[in-house]
Amino acid sequence: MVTQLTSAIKPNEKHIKIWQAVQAIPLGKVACYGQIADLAGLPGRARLVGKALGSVPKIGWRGQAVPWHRVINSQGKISFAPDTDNFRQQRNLLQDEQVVVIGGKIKLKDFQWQPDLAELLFVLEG
DNA sequence: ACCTTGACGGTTC
DNA sequence: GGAACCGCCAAGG
Repeated sequence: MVTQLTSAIKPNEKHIKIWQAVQAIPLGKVACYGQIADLAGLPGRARLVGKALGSVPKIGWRGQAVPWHRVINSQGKISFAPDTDNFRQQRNLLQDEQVVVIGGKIKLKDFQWQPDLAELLFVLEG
């Protein structure tokens, strides 16, 4: 069975902003924690992004899934230990969307999401 | 209230 | 590249 990623903590506005920013990452692309923090208006709070993703409702948010697996660290690596179910699940979900993962690493140069102006405005409006 | 623990990141060497 | 260091701050014990 896949590891449960949801927890019981109550979502606050910060979590919601983070989830919404993550929802904007297009299929087949990835973003790093700090990038999402910035987009969510929380510069310097990359760790909070990890926390918030750990409490994503399985259902999603406002009827839309939250693609938590598209978020990796600034080194282009999956931030779970390689021998964990979480790691394998994230890797599999990424590979399902044609993202190349080698040894837990992804080439940011090829797969990092670079939002255009329209996407930026969309996220900022929430 | 204090201490530790993180799905982190920028700097520096 | 990579490793050590520090800043960050919400949760949980």
